[in-house]
Amino acid sequence: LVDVATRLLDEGGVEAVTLREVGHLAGVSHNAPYKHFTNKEALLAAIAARELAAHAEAVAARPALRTLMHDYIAWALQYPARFKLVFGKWTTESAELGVAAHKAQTMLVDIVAETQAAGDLPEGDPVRLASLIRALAHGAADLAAAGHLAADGKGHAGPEDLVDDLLGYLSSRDIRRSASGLPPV
Amino acid sequence: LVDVATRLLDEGGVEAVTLREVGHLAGVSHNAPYKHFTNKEALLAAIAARELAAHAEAVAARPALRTLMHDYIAWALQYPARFKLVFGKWTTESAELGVAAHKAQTMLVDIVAETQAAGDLPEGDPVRLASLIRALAHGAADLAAAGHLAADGKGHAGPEDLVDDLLGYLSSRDIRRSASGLPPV
DNA sequence: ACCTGAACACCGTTCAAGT
DNA sequence: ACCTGAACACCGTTCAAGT
Repeated sequence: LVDVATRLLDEGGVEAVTLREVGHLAGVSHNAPYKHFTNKEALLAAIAARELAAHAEAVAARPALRTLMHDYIAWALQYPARFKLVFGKWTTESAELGVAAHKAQTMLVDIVAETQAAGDLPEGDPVRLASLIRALAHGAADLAAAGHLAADGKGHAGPEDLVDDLLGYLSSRDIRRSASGLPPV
Repeated sequence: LVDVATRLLDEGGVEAVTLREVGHLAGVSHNAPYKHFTNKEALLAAIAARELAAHAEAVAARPALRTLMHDYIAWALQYPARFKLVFGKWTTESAELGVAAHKAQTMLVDIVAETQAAGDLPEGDPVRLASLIRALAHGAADLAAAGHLAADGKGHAGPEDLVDDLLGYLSSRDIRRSASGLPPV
């Protein structure tokens, strides 16, 4: 089943999920999964689809933008293998994955637009601003998961801090006025 | 040699670089590499170390911050497998990799500090600001390489655009004054 | 010192059968 | 419809030898 594959993924990364071990832990033979999934990649895609659906559900709850990004980072650090699977390159062109990703992205844009309307983000194309925020959260989470963040030790800035820094810069009243074409106060 | 392994890496990703094929293309047996590298991972680490050294050299040339980030993204998109290798999780604790990464990071901080001094970035801890900019460039490049950027089609913002957006926000005169504690003009 | 061939344990995948 | 066992081609790695 997908459950045991997810467990193997969390425990030992993507290279630990082998069809033989999946079958063994599920109590079937090593090639029984082929009757349910055409491929090993199809099984991994099923994990990614389920995870992405949960992610879309979290976005649909319309949390605050900062909360959403923090939750995203916490999830990436707790389940780095799932994170890499969901937001890495998809080798299987699953329509299920595509629509789930599109839905999550659309709802994120809505949240960004609402935050703009509340005056906490500069004006401008919400799609583009959502991409900027998402790219930062993704990069900070990926670098942190790989251990490449703040190796200096002095800055000791975690990925959540970087998200807060960005949102802080973007929410300053001056930059909002500047971006809107109005003169700064 | 490392050259043929790099070629295999670029052509078919990390899963295409097999010691048997490396040996064959190098004209030796499939386990001759074990006399030069303890592991397959050690061979991959050698590729990463060479690539990271080139990266550090590019930073040492002290290009403009925007130029450096654009070059970084262009490199990530042209050689995505190298990018994943260098900035992914290191399974081999190579001291060579560690010092090269530390050097590159330190020099990036210097460039950021110079850009701050020139008045094109807000004041504050340059280490932290460098992390922010690097995280965004990394996330934008990684999402773009995976095909997860601007799937909407409307925003059509490439990773370079996101870097420009961030630097643009950060270089606005208002936010600089705001961050420095001075009143906006 | 450097290389080779055989061998081992492990994969994903396929296929001929079984119920 | 779903599962099994054997088999194939491919790995990384080890080892006893060779020069």
